[in-house]
Amino acid sequence: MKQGIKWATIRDVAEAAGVSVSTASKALNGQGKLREETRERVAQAARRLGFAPNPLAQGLLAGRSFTVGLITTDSFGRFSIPVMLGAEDALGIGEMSVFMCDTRDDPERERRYVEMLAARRVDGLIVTGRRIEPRPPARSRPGIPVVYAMTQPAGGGAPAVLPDDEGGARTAAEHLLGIGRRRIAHVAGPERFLAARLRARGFAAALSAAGVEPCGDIAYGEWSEHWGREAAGQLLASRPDAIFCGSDQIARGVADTLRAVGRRIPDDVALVGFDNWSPMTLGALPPLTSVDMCLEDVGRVAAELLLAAIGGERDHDVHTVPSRLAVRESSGGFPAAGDR
Amino acid sequence: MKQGIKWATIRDVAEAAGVSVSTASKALNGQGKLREETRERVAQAARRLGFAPNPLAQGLLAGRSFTVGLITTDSFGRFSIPVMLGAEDALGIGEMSVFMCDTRDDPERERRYVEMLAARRVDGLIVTGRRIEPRPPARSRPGIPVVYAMTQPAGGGAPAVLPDDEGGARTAAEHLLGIGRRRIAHVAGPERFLAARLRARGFAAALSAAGVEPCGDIAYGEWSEHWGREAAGQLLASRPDAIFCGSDQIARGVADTLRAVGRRIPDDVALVGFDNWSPMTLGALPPLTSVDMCLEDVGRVAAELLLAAIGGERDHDVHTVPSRLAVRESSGGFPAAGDR
DNA sequence: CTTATCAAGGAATAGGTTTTCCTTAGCTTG
DNA sequence: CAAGCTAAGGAAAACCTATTCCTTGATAAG
Repeated sequence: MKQGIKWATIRDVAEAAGVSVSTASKALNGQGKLREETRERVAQAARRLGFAPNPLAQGLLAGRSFTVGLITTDSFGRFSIPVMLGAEDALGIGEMSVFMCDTRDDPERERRYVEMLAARRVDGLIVTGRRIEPRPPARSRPGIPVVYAMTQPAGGGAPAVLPDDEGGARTAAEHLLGIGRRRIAHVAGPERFLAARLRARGFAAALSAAGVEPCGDIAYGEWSEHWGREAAGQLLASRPDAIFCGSDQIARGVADTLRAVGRRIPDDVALVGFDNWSPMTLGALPPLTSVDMCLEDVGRVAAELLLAAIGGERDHDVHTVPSRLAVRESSGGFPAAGDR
Repeated sequence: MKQGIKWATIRDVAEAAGVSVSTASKALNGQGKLREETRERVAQAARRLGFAPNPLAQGLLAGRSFTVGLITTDSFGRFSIPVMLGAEDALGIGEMSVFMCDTRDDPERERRYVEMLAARRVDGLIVTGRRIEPRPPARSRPGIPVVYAMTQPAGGGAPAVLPDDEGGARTAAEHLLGIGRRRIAHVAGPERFLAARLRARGFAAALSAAGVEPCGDIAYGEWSEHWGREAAGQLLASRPDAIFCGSDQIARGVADTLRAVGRRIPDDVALVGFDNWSPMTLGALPPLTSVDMCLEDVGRVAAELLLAAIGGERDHDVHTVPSRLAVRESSGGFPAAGDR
């Protein structure tokens, strides 16, 4: 059962370099007082033998494992993935490794994963999900720092990093105002989602700040294309010259209906979506202006917070990562750089 | 720096149970000859102290870590994700943990990841990607088993698990034949992709087996909606009554054009896509019949193969996982179960 | 000349677990 | 009663590294 690969140990290196184990260790880690020539000799031996320190031994000694657990409730879906990539990025290749755990929204699975990760002595946990709503906190062993990304723990007690739904919506609305539209409608997602309400609030705030009345009531519904098609049909009577949608999928549905009744985008109606999900925005006709929540930044910030927490800093705040607007033809912009 | 959580060690358990460390170990692992009463006493002490064996120490001793590395070249995109989930599933929560590594298609990153994973003493590697094309083999330390999923190593030498592009396409074509269509066209992806060529081949084979001529030449292009719209325009002259598309995105483009010129789906033209990517298939108007490559199964099989390889079995074959057809309204089916 | 200082490197220990080998006492068998 | 066996459990080694403390010369200071 014991695997057959024979690794060079530091003992082998020491022997090859004609020094003691402790000297070899010091040479490789830049510690202690050694002659430069000795260091070099050890380094050469290490290189020659392909030596790499055994992280299990290092971890055993250090009392930590230089790993973090990344838990998603979301089956690594559209929202967790960018978060995850950003986090992985910030954690670096050599430094911290990432254990991947997908709870499939099952509390029992989550419990077992958290326990397993604790047993593996992870240095910290990142919990991410699909919804920014407060969720029951992950019950990890006390002492293991946890950071939430794209979600937040009910009752606080741990730092959380959220996208700026409200700010993103405000930016979108300001953009539409900026290109001269005054009859702007908002087709929103389901009202039970905090994200949908925040986006609606940002939208309303921007219009109100400009002294512009929204075109019609805010229409809450679903996140789907189907809802977009339906809502657009209802909206047509009020003759909007711009529609801000709560998601790219909604926006695609809206575009479908507009095209079907002969309204041109963006000339008659400018359109802005939310999520900047490229399969949706780039495939749309015309390509869709959309709010990008910069989820990779969310992940990156979460990872940085986690590293800080592992380093001993205390922080229980909710952090917000600014969104940005990717302007494309559906609101009169040129093709965004980087799109193909 | 040393983390502050104090874990119960087996020494603590032994002390609490009034036995030696070795006895405690044997009791917990069901080894050796011990009185049942002693075993129970140790187990109780362990439970009371919340003892969990330190995997670092276990791994150090066993020379393996009970972890596997999952490498994707694909930023965990649409194709790697399901593969990954299937693999994670097969590896189980308690048994094997998964290190997540995203190379972003950068060979240098891949090299560093593989090295890091080897240093961490992973028991095996799963390499996955976005394209089924043969790729340069991952240069891992000899002795660490590797399984490829959704891709294959040039020159073989390691097992690979691939979706059945050809079979899936055949099934799709047979379905269209089965609902009585005879003028069936195929809008394919880029010819440089092996997957596109295999799908075209499966399509042609099914028609030929039924003695039906394809409607027009196979149109290679891109995977995009844009290409679908364009190709459909060119195709209209030959008046197809069914179109099989190389991807769901292509199919949506095709549907756009068909709708624009007043052809009804599926009454005038039946439509089948490929990938069964729900945001595309379910949002489409009407919902899109599509070939599902069962990528979770690909991942699952890959993980099972890896476990077998870790257990010492040798296997260098290419395995194919059957696809299945999700029938929806675009080819006259009823809404598929499980769709919402 | 003696003592303190310093450079260079070695010995030992800790970290937690599993496994192999050893010890002890009680029992059986002849 | 002696010899051998068994049940039950203990001692120690092994896994590999980093660190703390110690040793050994040599040199500088007094």
